[in-house]
Amino acid sequence: MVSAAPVVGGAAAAGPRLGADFFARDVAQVAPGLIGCLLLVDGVGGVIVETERYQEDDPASHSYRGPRGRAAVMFGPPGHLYVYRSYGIHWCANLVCEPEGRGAAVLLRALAPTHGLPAMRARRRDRPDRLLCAGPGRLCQALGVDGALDGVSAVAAEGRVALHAPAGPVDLVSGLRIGITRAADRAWRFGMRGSPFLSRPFPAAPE
DNA sequence: AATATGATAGTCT
DNA sequence: GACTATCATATTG
Repeated sequence: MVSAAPVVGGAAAAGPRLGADFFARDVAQVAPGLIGCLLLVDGVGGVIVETERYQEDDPASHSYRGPRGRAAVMFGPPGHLYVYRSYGIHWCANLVCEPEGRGAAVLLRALAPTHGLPAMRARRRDRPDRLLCAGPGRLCQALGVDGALDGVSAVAAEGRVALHAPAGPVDLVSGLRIGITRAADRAWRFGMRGSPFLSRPFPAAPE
């Protein structure tokens, strides 16, 4: 028995679950396409408001040097998580894209928190709600994402992780990626226009 | 508001 | 030995 879609933060809640076919496409489509989707880990999460695109011919991508070491997961099945440690301290979560054998993924950079706020506040030590998931490291801390989820499917019928399509249209913006030095001129960062939960605002003027 | 710095570990040169 | 898809805190203007 399915009741009417609940309303969260003024926005209608999620559409159907995303499947492997969603992620098997060109990462150029998936990275902006994830904006507005609902991400849940163990029932805790929110609406994706910021992503970045990484691919095999991209010097800034971990997959640039081939399917070796931790980057091997990026060449695995689409719709799985690639979780790695950043700067020795933080976890960062990606969703693997394109057919198996290709090394592409989307970095999850920020969420608008909607589900399980108390759990997120506890993990984030009572920081302001605006900063619960505003950044790749913060997002993983709030959702309890760590190395145990590396290589795990986000599209399997049963599992800890699920994604749902947006309920309505999404107002997209794009800009330069953040925190990298190589291939820094590619406008492969995507966001939901005007969201207060971005890790950093998108410049008003085109770059 | 902008800039500096330390924490800390895996991967690369 | 250097660098990194980061964050929190401290310092300066």
